[in-house]
Amino acid sequence: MNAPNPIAPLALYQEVAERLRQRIFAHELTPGTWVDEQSLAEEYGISRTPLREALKVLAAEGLVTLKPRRGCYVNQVSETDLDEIFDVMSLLESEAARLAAQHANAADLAALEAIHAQLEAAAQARDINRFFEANQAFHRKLQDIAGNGWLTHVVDDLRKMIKLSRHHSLFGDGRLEQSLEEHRAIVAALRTRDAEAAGRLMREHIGSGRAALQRMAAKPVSHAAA
Amino acid sequence: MNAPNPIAPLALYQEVAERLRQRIFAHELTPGTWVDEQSLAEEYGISRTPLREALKVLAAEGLVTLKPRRGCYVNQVSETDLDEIFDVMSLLESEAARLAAQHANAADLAALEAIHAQLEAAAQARDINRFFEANQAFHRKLQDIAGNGWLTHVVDDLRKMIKLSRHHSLFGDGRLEQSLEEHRAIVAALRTRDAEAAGRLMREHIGSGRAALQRMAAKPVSHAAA
DNA sequence: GGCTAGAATACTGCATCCATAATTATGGAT
DNA sequence: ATCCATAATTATGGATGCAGTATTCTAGCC
Repeated sequence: MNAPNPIAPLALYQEVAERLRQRIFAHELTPGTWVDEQSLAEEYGISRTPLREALKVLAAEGLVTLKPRRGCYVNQVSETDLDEIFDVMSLLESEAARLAAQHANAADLAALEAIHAQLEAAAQARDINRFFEANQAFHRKLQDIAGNGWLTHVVDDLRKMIKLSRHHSLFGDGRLEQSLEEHRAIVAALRTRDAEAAGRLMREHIGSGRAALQRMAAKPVSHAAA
Repeated sequence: MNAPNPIAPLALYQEVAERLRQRIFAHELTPGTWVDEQSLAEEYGISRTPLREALKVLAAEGLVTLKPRRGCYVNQVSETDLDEIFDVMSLLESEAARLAAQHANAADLAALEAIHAQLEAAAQARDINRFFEANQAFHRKLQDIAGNGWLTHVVDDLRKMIKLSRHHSLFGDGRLEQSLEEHRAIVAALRTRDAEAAGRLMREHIGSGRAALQRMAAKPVSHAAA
């Protein structure tokens, strides 16, 4: 779906937008900070024009705020924002799980379980980054099986906002194991074609994800060290 | 929420984006057509720079497609797109209705009924445009009562896509009356604080909206005349 | 000594310009 | 007459330049 179109030369402003997104998600550009157009353009070796176009796009996506005549600032995501976003995510993802339970064929389930296996492996190796990636892949595949492209699109947009919040990098305490267990339960529900259970389990999964994030927010900031 | 910030001088590219949106929604720029940057810039009396920035934003919103080195084209929305979008809308709006039923206070209900009164008036006058506006206001107010800003945001985005499809201008046959009746039922459910009923009724309301649009799509194109 | 007013600086926003790629038109060959 | 190759035109994408405004630094005043 998000395969880089081979015949798409891909515009410069998109390239720049993607790089900025990554830097924002990596919190290299931290929320609240000012984005210096000149130095960034210089750093990328481009003029300000495509950079500014990229910033307009990011603003439309909600990642940054463009204050007229005052510059560009990386957005903050408040706890109430997260509450609202997770509520919507819960709704959408659980629906996706329901649909997936109805639509999944053998190949779909196999693919999903393959991803889940990667997830288990990453968890065992305690490789947070790989776990994070595989987790995204799992949910993306589930959306894919559900078959509603616009639902996927909306979920992706919301996920960006969650990635904006710091804390995302860390699944503290026993969150990894809990998450795995929840995924297993979801896959089991898909296997038995129990749409209702799949939806309910996904709702709970998203809910416990929110709870984990909340615990992180409560803690004093001690991220960084492994 | 969308109140034009009085201290926001509002950038030119935003102004342009808004005008283009209106022209797209009014189908003055019809789906599939090429957007000529030069003539548009000339028409607005501006340079291509802010215009191009606006187009980037519209592209991010999904209203147009930017084919690199090939120009900008107004997007088409297929029937399957509409199916998917309406499914998601149904999910979100019904949730909003549920939430609204729980959160609404007397003032909220009064405001909602005031809007509904405008809706009735517009219907009686058979003023399609005013009906359309009031209808939007009704749903927006309901979102407002629900209190989840991000849910509102997502719904707004999706509504743009629906507005992209032609047909929207028309509530054929007895659709106006049917829509009014459905709204009345929803308001009644809010009054009795019956969240489940509100959700169910909204789901049905969105569903019949989709059905009406489908009937339009089936008809040969005879829009335009009043 | 702190505060206010004014000047200098810096950055944003828009316009203009140029290079490159795509499209169209034209001419020749089969 | 049709098809293909090549040239001319046109539009997009990026760079640069310039005006206007916000910010900051400095100097004067209370």
